[in-house]
Amino acid sequence: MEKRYRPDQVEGKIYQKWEEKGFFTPKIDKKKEPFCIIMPPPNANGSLHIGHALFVAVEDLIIRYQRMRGRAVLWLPGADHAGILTQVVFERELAKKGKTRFDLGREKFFQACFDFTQKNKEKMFSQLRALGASCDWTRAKFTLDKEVTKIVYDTFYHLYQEGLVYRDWRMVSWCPRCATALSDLEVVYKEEKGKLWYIAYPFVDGKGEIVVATTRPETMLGDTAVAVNPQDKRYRRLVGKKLRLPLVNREIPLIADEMVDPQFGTGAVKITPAHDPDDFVVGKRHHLPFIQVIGFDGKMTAAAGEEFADLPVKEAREKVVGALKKQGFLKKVKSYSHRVGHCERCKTTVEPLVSLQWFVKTKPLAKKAVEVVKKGKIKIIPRRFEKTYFRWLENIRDWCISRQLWWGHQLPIWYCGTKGLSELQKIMNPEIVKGQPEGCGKVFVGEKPPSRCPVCGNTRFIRDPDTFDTWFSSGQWPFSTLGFPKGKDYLYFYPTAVMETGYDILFFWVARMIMLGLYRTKKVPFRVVYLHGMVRDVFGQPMSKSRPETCVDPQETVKKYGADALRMALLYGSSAGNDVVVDEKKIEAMRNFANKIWNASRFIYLSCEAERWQIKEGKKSQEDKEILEELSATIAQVTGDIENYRFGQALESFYQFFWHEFCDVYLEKIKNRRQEALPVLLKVLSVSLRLLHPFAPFVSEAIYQLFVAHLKGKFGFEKDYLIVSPWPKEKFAK
RNA sequence: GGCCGCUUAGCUCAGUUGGUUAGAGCGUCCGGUUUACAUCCGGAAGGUCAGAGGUUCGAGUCCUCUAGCGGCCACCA
Repeated sequence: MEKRYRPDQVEGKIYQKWEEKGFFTPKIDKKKEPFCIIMPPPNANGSLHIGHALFVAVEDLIIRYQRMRGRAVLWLPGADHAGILTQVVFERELAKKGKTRFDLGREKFFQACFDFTQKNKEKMFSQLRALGASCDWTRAKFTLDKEVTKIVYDTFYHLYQEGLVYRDWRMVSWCPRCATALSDLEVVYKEEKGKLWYIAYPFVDGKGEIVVATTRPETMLGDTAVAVNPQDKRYRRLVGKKLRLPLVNREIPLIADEMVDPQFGTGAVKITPAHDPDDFVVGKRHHLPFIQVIGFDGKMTAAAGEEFADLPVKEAREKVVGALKKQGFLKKVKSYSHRVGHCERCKTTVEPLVSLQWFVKTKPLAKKAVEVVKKGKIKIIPRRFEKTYFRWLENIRDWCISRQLWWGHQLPIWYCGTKGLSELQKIMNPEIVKGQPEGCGKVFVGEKPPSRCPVCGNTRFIRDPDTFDTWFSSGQWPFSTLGFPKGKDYLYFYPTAVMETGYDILFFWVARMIMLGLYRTKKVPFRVVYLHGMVRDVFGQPMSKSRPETCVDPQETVKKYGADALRMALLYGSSAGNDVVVDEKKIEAMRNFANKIWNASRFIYLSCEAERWQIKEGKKSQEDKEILEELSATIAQVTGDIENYRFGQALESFYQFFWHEFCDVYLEKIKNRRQEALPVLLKVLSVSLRLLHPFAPFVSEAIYQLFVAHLKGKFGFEKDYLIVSPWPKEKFAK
């Protein structure tokens, strides 16, 4: 045995052995209890960072523990195509070469993204191996795999048949850079310093004016009314009169609507139904015209008037303000701070725009998702997140699932002729419209269109060019990976045991998995949700692939300190739902711990060698009995902590026992009678290695291999490999 | 505006159902290398557990309030 533990010299070999022996691949065995974790598929838009190492540390710990407990354990790995994110990242790469996706065209772009993600996937999988993840590679999945896609399409079909998805003109958040609609969750709001402009709208009859306040003066070009609160005494008698819209000279009515807060601004609100979510509702309620003055490209449209058409929104704003000022309509300007929405992935300011999109009717799905948690069929750890979960689901709005992206699952929807496409879709996808008949526009859902339209007899169908929100497919991950509805894995492993992921995607992912899982399988997708915290760097910033410069590469760390050290550093002194700070000093400390274990083992090993491995049971001394008592207590402690998801505590207990009680005290005491103490030393060691294995799989297995070669079948070295050895029983020492 | 969390040794953080002198890692100080490990060992200093009040035989742990920090959610123009 070397004087120092050298992780780089053993980790690769051990991992290979484990994999070759098939320890990661469970056999479906009716006599065994199944235990399954579906790995949160990392986004294949880059490589893994230290943040991912945390999920590996936690999930692999649970998995290895359950495997040792004798369950049929499946940890299913995968990767996510990550629709919009990958498209944004890949388009950035293209931009560096001065290209856009349109230069490639849809097919080539998709292929290039596919190649890009496959490359990333392989890199990520090798990183997972380096971290020691004992997942079943024979079952690895990608979100765009054929069999996964089929299930995603089937789910959409069922939702459609039951009226739980619909297509409608709605106001959605639109990212002008990505040129796609977004869901509410994909918009991040940032406080921005802006201004509140007070603009006078004169009455048509020349008798006075009404002043409105707005943060977005450029949208006034699309105003079709001014609204006041019906109770507002200042304006009550004026309701119904006509106003003349400055710059545009359009006559617009003064209407009364409850939505107006008389306390804010002047108590009078300009109504732009096409460009503000509230105004959209008011516009519908009062049957106002919708005038779109901002286009999907983020520039003013022809409807904004010759003077403003084609100007980017910001420039249009300045020009409108300038014109208003010049003509005397601008009454006041106040500085004003408010929240502005940005695209989660590319940070561009989003524009609320009306467009034709597909939505999931979420209320009925959410209701059931709330129920299963309330009834305890799914437990969220830590508990406090249940409240957050309920709040979100109880206020949920319909989910826009269509994206005008090229990278992702194309919608399994066919329209009879070109009539089914929106104008926007036609403009964005001229090649699919060219030479096609108009048809009747009837909608068909399925992987293939019918041969003939039953309504109009047309035989030419156009596939909806849009793709699914990436979360629509990952929301089905727990059953789409297992081969729902008839796959053997599905029948055996579903519902899965634990969903381990970060609290940041509780809504994005966990809630959607519960909704879609319940909808499709009529069962909960998992029984426990364990939420880990964010891994932050020394500056307190969370690790994120969108900021690769601040991310620590786990492989570098593994090379330097060993996978075990990194994993233990992430677990030690951490707890569910709380953030973890990556500290190289802590990794170093855990590297030292691994080395400590190695050297204590080395001491025992050398003692055994001195006896030529002929170890005889002897009489136990007082200190022998004490250390065995302490070992016993440690087994209870570690087991209890793992069962209750207190992994940091479990590791601390073990650390305390092994280093301080076993090494510092016991080992020193028996140095003058080590031959006699060998049976106890070996028992403590074999149990300790098993307790340690879920936390530090490599060093524990490496040591185990050294001993089992000589002591097979004795002192707890029963199995050929530690990874499949039984978890120690608490009563062991008694 | 609503909700949630945090505030424990110089630093980074644990502390399950309330129970004896409050813990770890790192750092600091003193001492120690022939004999598993200097990636080590022995010893020490260092905390009125943010503040105030309350419940209790007993509170870092439960309740109320206050302050600072952080996060999430929300259509106030």
